[in-house]
Amino acid sequence: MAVKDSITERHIKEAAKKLFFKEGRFKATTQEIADAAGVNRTLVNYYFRSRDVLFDQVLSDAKNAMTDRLKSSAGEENIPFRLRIERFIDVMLEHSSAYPYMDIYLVSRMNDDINQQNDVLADIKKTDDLKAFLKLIETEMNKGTIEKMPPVQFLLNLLSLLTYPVIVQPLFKKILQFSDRQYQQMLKERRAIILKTLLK
Amino acid sequence: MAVKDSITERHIKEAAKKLFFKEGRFKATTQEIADAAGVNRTLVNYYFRSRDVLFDQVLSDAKNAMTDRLKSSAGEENIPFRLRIERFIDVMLEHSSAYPYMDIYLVSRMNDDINQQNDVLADIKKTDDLKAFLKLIETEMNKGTIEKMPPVQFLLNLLSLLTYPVIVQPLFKKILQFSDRQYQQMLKERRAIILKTLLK
DNA sequence: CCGTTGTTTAACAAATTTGTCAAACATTAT
DNA sequence: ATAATGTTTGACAAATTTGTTAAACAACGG
Repeated sequence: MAVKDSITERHIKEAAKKLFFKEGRFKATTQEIADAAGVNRTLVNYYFRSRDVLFDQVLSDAKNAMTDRLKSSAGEENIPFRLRIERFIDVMLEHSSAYPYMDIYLVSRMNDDINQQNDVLADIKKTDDLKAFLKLIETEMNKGTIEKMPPVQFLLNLLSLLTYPVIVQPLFKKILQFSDRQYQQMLKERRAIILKTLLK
Repeated sequence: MAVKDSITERHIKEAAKKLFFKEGRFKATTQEIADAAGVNRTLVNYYFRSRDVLFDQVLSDAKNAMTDRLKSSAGEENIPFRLRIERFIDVMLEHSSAYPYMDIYLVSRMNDDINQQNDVLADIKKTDDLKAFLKLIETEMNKGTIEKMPPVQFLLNLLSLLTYPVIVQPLFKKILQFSDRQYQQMLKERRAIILKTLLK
């Protein structure tokens, strides 16, 4: 039956992604993943042979999602810069509400593998889209639309403002004594805040 | 000899902190910690009785460092807002270069302990200093020095811009094809960038 | 020198997590 | 109905990580 992956195989992988990317449970065991998928643990071995194979597939998916996201910074040539940023923000916000811990998962994997023997990100690269985006940012700076700085700094500003508050949600909910609802509301309001902060 | 903790005890705890906070190796085993400390593994049990006790002490230290850092947002009443922010940024930058992964470690611990039975942050609270800082931010907004928004948003902006680029360093070094030196240089330049971004 | 105390070590035991295998089960085609 | 194929399960084995213990070692005061 060639490569037709079964339902349970997908269930297992989805469960792993949920635990890793959505719940930030980086130490989840195969047992916990199997439980989350509602299947017998040995099926993980049946479908993936080993824990590491599963984890590497999850990692691969994360890398693809990451490059896709960065690609989404591209778009039709002729739309205004502000609109373009808005769309990028929307893509990012949607993503980080679905998979808030994906970035950190990647970082965590890179850190775990001491001495970079495995080269977790071997096949990730600075896509042309990203380069184009940086170029575009530079153009806007020259136009005076946004503050002048190295384009990479603008990109990092953007990603920081988008991602960090989602990552530290459990921590800052406590520190600020916010309820779930309050924090979610606050995150929603950030779309406008980020625009105001970066594109005054 | 009461509570005079021995040198090796400190070595072990420092090694754990180094692995967790500095290297982001959240899955480090007691063996790896002992190795990093240059001591026999069973000494972890001798001094801390169990792995979890050590980890909880490390956690406790992280919580204290966190509240201390937030306290450092306070300061003499009569210095200009900009200077105050500058000092806060310097404190944060220094901290995050020493312990870049501390925030995430806290978040990670909170996520690991499913259903919040342990209440990892039981003893952390919104300090008066933090409240005062938020109030100060609001005052500045009314003065027109900074963009109007909920003060918490300004705080999150600040912390995001400071912390995220450090956290994702291994990831973005790859994506942007930066060398160590280049990335470090870029981080250094962020002090001015952040000020420019938040306090136009 | 001896005894006391605290530290370190290796060998072992226990616990946890992962992997294997054969048998049971289900589905479909013949 | 039965053979063939793929799926699921439980029992077991292996591997990894953590915890315990007794003995060796070191330092110090009497």
